Amino acid sequence: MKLITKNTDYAVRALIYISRSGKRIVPASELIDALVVPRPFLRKILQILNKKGVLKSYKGKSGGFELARAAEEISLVDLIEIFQGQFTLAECLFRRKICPNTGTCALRNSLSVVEEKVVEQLKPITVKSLASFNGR
Amino acid sequence: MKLITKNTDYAVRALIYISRSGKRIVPASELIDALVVPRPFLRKILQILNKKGVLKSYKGKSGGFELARAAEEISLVDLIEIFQGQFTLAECLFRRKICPNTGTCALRNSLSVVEEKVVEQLKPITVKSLASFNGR
DNA sequence: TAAAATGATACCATATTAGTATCATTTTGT
DNA sequence: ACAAAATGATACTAATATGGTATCATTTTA
Ligand code: FES
Ligand code: FES
Repeated sequence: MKLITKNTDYAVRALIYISRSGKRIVPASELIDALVVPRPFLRKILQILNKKGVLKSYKGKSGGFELARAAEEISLVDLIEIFQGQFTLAECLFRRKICPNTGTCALRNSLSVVEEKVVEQLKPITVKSLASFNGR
Repeated sequence: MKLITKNTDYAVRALIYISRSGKRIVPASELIDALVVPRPFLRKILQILNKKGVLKSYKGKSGGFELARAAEEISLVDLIEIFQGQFTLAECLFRRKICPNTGTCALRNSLSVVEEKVVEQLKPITVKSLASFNGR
C-alpha cells in the first residue's frame, strides 16, 4: 500500500527545489540535473503541474517554471490528488451487498471519517514545510 | 487511490456471510453462490485466510470454512494487511533527498501519524460490526 | 535567426491486481 | 470399499495502473 507514487514524489522534489531557489524561473533541465530523475518523465510531470495551476511555465529561450502559488499553499494532498486521483476510501466497496438499501451506510460513514483524518493530517505538509527541512 | 482491493472486498463479504450463518461450517461453493464472485478467485482467497489464521478449513465431504476467531476479533485492517501488505505510508519517499542525514525526519514523523490515524479509525471496523448492518 | 526552452501526444515497459485452470489430497456418507 | 465432495497447491493468463520514452511542433529571446 503505497501512499505516494513516483510522479507525486518527483513533483514534490521539483517543487521543493524551485521553492528553495527563490522566485527565480527554473528550467526543466536544471531540475533534471539536480534531482537526477528521468528527463521525459519529469517534463511530463511539470506540464501537468502547469495545467493544474501549481506551476506557471514560461516558454522560449530563458524560460522554465516557477511556483504559481506560495509554497505554503501547495500541500501534499493537492499533489496526491493530482497524480493519484481523489481519495476514494469511502467509495462503496460492497455494491449494496452490506448496506441496508434504505438509509445511509455505517461502513461508508466510518470510511469517510478515515478519509477526513488522512486529509487533515496531510494538509499541513506543504512545499514550504518540506523545503525548510534543509536536508541534502 | 483505492484503499480496498477486490480480494480484501471479497474476503470481507465471505467472512460476513460465514459470521451470519452461525458457527456452522460453510463450503466455498455456498459462498460462491451467495456472493456471486468468481469461483477460483474466492477459493484462493479462502486458502489465504486459512493460512493466515482468519479461517479454519475442514477438508473432505462435508468440509468447508469457519471463522478461526470471533467476528469482533477480525478487523478490516487485518484483512487489508493480509491482501495489500503493511501500511507503508511512512516509508521514506525521498531517499534522503529531503531529510537531514543526521537525525530523524520531520516528514516521516508526519506520515507516521497519518498511518496511526488510519489504523486507529479502521480498527473498530470488524466482521462483527459489518455483519450487524443487516443489509441485503 | 538559431538556440533554448515548453507543449502535445503517442508510444513502450514493468508491476500490480484480478482472475483461471488443473490436478492432488483428504474426508465421509452410503 | 469407494465415489462424491470438499480443500491444498501451484502455475498460468488477462487487465489495469504505474513508470518511463520518443518525437516533433511551437514559442521566445539573446
Ligand atoms: S454497502 Fe456500499 S458503502 Fe455500504
Ligand atoms: S527523506 Fe526519507 S522520509 Fe525524510
